Amino acid sequence: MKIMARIKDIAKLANVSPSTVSNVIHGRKNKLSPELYEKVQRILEEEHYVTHRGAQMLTKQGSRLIALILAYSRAEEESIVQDPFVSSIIGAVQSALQKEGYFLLLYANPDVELCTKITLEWNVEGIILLGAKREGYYYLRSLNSVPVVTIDTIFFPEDHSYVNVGLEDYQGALEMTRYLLSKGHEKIAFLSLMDGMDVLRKDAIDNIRYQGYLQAYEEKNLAADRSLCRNLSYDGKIRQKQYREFYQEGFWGCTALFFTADIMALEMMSFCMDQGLKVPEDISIAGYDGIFAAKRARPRLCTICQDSTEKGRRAVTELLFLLKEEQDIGTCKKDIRLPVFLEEGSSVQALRERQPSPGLQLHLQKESEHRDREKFLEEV
Amino acid sequence: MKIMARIKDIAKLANVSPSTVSNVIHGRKNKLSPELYEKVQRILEEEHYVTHRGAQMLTKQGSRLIALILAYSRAEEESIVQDPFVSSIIGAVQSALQKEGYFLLLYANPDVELCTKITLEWNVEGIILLGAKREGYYYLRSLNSVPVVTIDTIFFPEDHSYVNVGLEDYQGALEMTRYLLSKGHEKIAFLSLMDGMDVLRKDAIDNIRYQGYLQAYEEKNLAADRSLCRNLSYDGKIRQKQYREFYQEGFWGCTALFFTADIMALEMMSFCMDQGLKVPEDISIAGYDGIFAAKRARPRLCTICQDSTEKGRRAVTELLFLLKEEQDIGTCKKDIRLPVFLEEGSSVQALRERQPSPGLQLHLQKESEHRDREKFLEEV
DNA sequence: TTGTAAGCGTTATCAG
DNA sequence: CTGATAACGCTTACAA
Repeated sequence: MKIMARIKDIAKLANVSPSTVSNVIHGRKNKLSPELYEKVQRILEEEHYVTHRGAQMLTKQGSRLIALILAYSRAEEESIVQDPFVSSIIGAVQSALQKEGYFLLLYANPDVELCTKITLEWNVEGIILLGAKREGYYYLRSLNSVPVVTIDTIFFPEDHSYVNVGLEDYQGALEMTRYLLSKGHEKIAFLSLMDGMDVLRKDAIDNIRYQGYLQAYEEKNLAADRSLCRNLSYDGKIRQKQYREFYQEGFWGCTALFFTADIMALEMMSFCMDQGLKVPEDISIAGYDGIFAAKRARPRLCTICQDSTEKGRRAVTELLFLLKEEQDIGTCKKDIRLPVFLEEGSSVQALRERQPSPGLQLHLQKESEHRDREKFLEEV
Repeated sequence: MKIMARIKDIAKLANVSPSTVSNVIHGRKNKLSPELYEKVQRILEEEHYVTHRGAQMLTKQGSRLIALILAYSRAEEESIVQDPFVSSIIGAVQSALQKEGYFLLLYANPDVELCTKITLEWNVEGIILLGAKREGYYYLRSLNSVPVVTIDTIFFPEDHSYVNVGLEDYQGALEMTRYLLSKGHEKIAFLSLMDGMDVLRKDAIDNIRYQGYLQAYEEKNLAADRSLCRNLSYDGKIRQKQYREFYQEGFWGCTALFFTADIMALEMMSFCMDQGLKVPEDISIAGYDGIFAAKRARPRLCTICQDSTEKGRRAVTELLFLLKEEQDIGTCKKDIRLPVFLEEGSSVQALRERQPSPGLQLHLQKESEHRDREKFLEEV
């Protein structure tokens, strides 16, 4: 390691005391004569002086460090950061923090205890917590009292003292289902992405979306068929098998598929095309998220768009607010829901214009012969 | 801030001295009796003791911090992290570092001086530098002597003392061009993505790829038309205009388009489809990168696949090697080139099977009438 | 086997 | 306006 000039060295070079140098570093012009200030300033630059953040952390200055914690249950995988949302949030957070003179410590681990430990070790001044469950959030809060802003955590009505940034998930699913129903589809499959958990788990985002889906049926005085709902695996290979099975089951007789993530919708779309089916002639497909690939796909994917960059920006804004106002986070209860909007796409077609190909019709026959969906469900 | 138990506090609780506690923390069992060790260990856990990284940085222990610096010239934009490569590299780096007990400081800024300052302030033990030019690398090295591994930096033959992780860029472009030529295409446009810079800039990746493109022609004893080469803008909106112009120019009479990034290839593909053209019947399109959207698109994009996660992993491996071996980086010159492979896709078709649609033919006529490509080029 | 003390670099307080 | 000094928390060499 190259020898670095420290305050003491600068002080010697300038024939002043360390505290004078410190005053110059902090721009306290009123504390010394302009000439001296200039001189010290010059030497500081000449010597490429940089502050030692470790030493600074030891004083009351604080660390200027913000932790971005990815606590997804699948956070141990490298791929988590590649998720388009996660990465756009990282980008937005990094950029917003830098403007305010903060630094970003990135840590991904499903173990909240470990994450908490890291935030304590590094004396971070604030935390943005991504993909955690409410229990995880409360655990973190119980040990670390710095401001925390969560993204996409589901809280319960009885919860208090949290700041969460999320989406109008309910509204989005409601609108999409309304839209599909308005196009004449009545058998709409609801397909979510969750690690083996039940879609009905109360604190899962996809459950909120499912409620929106049900609500849309209710509004039309239709009975939603609750068996038209399924969780797909996070594992891409398993998912591929699941698409095939679902296809072989004739899509359970559904005319439209509503996926809670564009990734799945696109995968299914290309799977269908590979099987010789036509989208939307044979089957209508809708997604959720509005990722790049969805806009580029042809037929263009009909989806619910969210602005995930805005999520990151907003999280930082809220965190900085807590930091600056020194507001007691214990008294806040803020559930920010960013708007989403439906983007039409030719992957969805009105039912009356539908022209199923012979291939699909064969499958539909098969399905009515088999009726062995129970077996299929068991396999999962 | 909640009051945290420090070594001194633990020492008091256990009726031992601070150094004894420190010995326990560092697992130096031989330094004290097993009973005492157990006892201190227990109290440590009870009090949720965590080390203070700032204080530790002040000792010779080092910071355990690795900086991942994104020094792309467009790094001030939030979107940089969203780039599928960048984000998969971040993911891989984060995950690999964590396993080794290092922490990740993420910093994105086109200003290398600033980046250098950050690495010095935080006393990072190593640096992974992404998207920097060689000058930037050498500037960083001149001020910070910790190990640095670059990713995707282009060095010159006369350069020395660097460790760089890159791709077989030349080979990839060579193979793709060979492939397109083997399919009978002779007029192949080469379309790169660079911020207004000349594709011929010696230290640009796309220039390396361009050399591969030229080489493929040479191998076939064909004269490559050097005017069939163009840089597109990083700005998505401008790019959209450029696609339109290029289309209106009848693709300069090319039958195949080779883009140096899948993003562009996909954008062009959907643009064509929106104009009523058929891919590959009217025009063959090839990309570079092998991103998710490319695999999902139909027709599937023919592209050169790279494993960007492996890039990140490899960068960490190399960095850890430098760190552990305490090898003098001044003596290394390592240019690691990860393999790429061509993935066929139906977006490319043999020329003889080509069936241009009337729409395209009209455009081709237009083009031969106008011959005003110079004007077009000026506009850029 | 255990304890003491110096040192790391910065900042804030207080005295000159 | 300037300078000495203590404090932050940890590590390690050395003394007991």
